[in-house]
Amino acid sequence: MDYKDTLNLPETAFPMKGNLPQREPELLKRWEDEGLYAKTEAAGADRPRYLLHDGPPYANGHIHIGHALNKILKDIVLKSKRMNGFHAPYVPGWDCHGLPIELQVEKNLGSKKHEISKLEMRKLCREYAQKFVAIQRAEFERLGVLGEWDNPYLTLHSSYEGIIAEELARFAENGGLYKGKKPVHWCSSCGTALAEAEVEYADHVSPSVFVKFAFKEDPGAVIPEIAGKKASVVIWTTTPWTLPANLAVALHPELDYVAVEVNGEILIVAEGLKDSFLKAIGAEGEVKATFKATKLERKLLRHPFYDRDSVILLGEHVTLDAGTGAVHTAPGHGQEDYELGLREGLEIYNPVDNRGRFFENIEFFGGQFVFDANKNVIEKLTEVGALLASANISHSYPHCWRCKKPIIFRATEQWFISMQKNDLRDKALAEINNVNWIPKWGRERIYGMIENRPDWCVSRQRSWGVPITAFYCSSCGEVMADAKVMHHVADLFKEHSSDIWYDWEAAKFLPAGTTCPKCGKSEFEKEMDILDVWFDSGVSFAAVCEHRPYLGTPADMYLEGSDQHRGWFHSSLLASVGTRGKAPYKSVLTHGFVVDGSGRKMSKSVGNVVAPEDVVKKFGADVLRLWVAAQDYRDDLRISQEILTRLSEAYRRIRNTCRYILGNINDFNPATDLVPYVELPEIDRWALHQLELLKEKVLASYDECEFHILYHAVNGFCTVEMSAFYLDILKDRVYTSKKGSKSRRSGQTVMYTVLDTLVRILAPVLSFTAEDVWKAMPGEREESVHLGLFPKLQPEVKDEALAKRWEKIVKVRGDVSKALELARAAKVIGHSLDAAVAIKAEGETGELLKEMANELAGIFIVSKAELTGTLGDGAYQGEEVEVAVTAAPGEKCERCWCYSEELGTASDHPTICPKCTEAVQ
RNA sequence: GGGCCUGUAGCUCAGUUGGCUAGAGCACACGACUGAUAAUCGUGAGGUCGGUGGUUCGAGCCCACCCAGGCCCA
Repeated sequence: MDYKDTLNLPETAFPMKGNLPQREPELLKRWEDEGLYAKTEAAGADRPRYLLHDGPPYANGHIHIGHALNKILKDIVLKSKRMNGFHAPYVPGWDCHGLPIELQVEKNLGSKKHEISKLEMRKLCREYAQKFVAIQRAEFERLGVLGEWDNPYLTLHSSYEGIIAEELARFAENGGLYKGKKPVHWCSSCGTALAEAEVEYADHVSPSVFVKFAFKEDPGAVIPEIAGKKASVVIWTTTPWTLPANLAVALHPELDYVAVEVNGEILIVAEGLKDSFLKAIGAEGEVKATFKATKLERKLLRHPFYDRDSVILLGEHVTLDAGTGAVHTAPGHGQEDYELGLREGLEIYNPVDNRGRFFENIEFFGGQFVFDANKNVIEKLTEVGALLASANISHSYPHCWRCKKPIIFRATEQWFISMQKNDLRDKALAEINNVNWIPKWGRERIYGMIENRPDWCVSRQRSWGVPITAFYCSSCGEVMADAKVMHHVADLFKEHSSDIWYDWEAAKFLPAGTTCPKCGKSEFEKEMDILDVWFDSGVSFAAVCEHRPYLGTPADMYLEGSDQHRGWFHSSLLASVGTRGKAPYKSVLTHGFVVDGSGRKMSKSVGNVVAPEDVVKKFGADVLRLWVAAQDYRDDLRISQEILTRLSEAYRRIRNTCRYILGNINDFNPATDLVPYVELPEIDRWALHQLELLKEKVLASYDECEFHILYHAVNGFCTVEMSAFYLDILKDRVYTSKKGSKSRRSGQTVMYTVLDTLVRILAPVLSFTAEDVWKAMPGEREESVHLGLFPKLQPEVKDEALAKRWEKIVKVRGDVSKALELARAAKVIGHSLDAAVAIKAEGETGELLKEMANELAGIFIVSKAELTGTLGDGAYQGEEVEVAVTAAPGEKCERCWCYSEELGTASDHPTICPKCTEAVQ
């Protein structure tokens, strides 16, 4: 007789292989058909809200692995909050304006770009952005991210654009918005400002000059060694044409400077550059004094050819890389010069027009093109005796990407949001301290940035964005940024989109009878600058959280990559504090960047880019999600074939544990078959104790957003506690006992409980697989695991005394395993059931084993286990006990495969043991 | 060059306020089973805790410097 059919072997339709790349899209389709997200929203109606506000990715190109990481992390947070009893809506968004899209559209247009109007250009940009919104939306959804995908927020929506303009109006209203000057990359040939992305660097030959700036008054008071002598500070520059705009000379506050006597006059340069300087001017000199630059702070020099002063200032940006350690400073022509100028209150002076020519009123050089003026400046320097040396040098220099001509740095009129006005900086810093930064160092990072940043330049000279809704008087040029008018324009944008700015006449935006406050005329022109896109996304708290009635501010969490300390976290903070006086978020979680297997950043040229699409195709989204959960996201996250292979193996282990349990509980009905806790055997209670520990750990790690802890905990639980111990031991009981017997139902009760817990705690991570397991489980339950809740903690199920006893038993089992392995190597046994073990144990361990004597064979999965006082030679000395292994006596029961000396107690079943006989009768 | 951060077995991670021979899972090797079977079980090997100095009775943990890497600036 074949007794196999009398056993309760596992049976399930749940496949061993996930086949995720095919299975997942089926689930997605079902979720969509059933309206799963809407159901989670409905389920949350009466629950407290947890709002994670989505930072908008840029609507350009396909998603990359960093996007996938970010969205999956958000999804894990949101799903865990929902299962924790919160209403957690998720409105995804996209950042749709800005230069990269505009440039791409221009590129696609080719030569036609000059033929189309701004309005047409904007239409193309709009279409371009919407195309990629659709693409990215599909790619995000494929990852299993649940949200309001059919109603996302887009910064190009009319309502959103209107709110952008409205928020700008608020800044105009409170005085935070002002117009000022700032140097930008400027192409004189194209007559336009260039963004960083439009600048190319190439070699260029420039004249380099060493120029003397004589002291206005004898510096002998602070450097007595040179009292009474003619003295100068020497600067070096490769842009002589910027000398007419010179207002200062910068020295490094911590460097040593020397006064060198050359041909009877004193020249001051940095000590570290003295030798190279003397060589460059072909002279010899004698050091008369050495001193710190601080001695000269605020001393006045004379401009070499204009009748004005140039002040000595201290700046950390001064280096010893080249030159003299004294830096010619023209705040209108350089970034560092500008910042120093701002700090020190210098004028942001720019004497150059749109075409790169000096204004007519500039003495000596009026009307000259700056690059042509170089030689005239040098001539002038020679004439006044200020030139020490000049030479041509070739160096890397910025060029216009369009016309390929060298560009200049030139201060132009720009719109700013003041960090000073309304105490924006101080308030923002104070608000930073009210936010929970995860990890903690996020606070230091953003604090340092806000503390030091200059005013926020919000204007851009481009087409694809929301206009700065200001006007200029056509007669006198007076700028008019009137809050009332701006609010009115914002309302018009909400209705008609900001395109109308490019369509309508200025008068149509202005109340009848508007006159210039300065000259009284009534003709106006529109400002044609647009807003920085960081302003667009920065006001999302208003355009999304405040705007949608089911959301609100402040958000509970913003969750983005660590680069957003300077990006979205930053702009959102300033926009919200500047108009609402408070931070838009309660907590900010940042994650690192995805790097390759050896910790290098991904780049196309290196060829180490991992695309989410490829991972999903090869392994499935759940494996990618498991990767997100397994990595400690506070650091950079590594990804490689090996890592993914490891992960998919871990996935298989978790999946198989679920499948095995499903197979064993296919005849189990929790409504009728659950065995009460107090009636469970000890090992079953041990399993529930372990499960309780797992729950504690996992629920805590969800609360702390430390998902990698959870991954390791679940993985370890499936492997160590379940597969290798409890489930292995349980096999005999569930396979060989009578189907409806209490001992079998006990085991099933535990397995069912374990699986019910596992599937819930895994659902936020393995969203697809958990759903499949959920559907395959017996019992009444919600239609989707994503509508279920986390299991409640049940501290009453914990039994520390029991756990302690079993900790010892596990150790003893380890000794037995080792002994069995030796016997196996010696060919005494094959399967552990071939063995009989004799154990000698002392003290407490001995007492414990004695109490459990009847269960030991089952626990060790051997046919016979006995306790003994003496063991012969060759016994294995373990850490806890001594073990002797022999071939089990008797014969192998055909049914349970245990060896028994009592085979065939029933005449109709001659080949099976008494226990099995009872089970089959 | 500056700000913030990271560096523990091949991989992913633990390692409480400094205190046993630095742990786990996976991978690997060997073995067993063939009633979880493209599974499962057992055993084993594998680490100068990035490096160098220092503080200490004692350092993976604290300090300094260096190296490698990441993000953001310049």
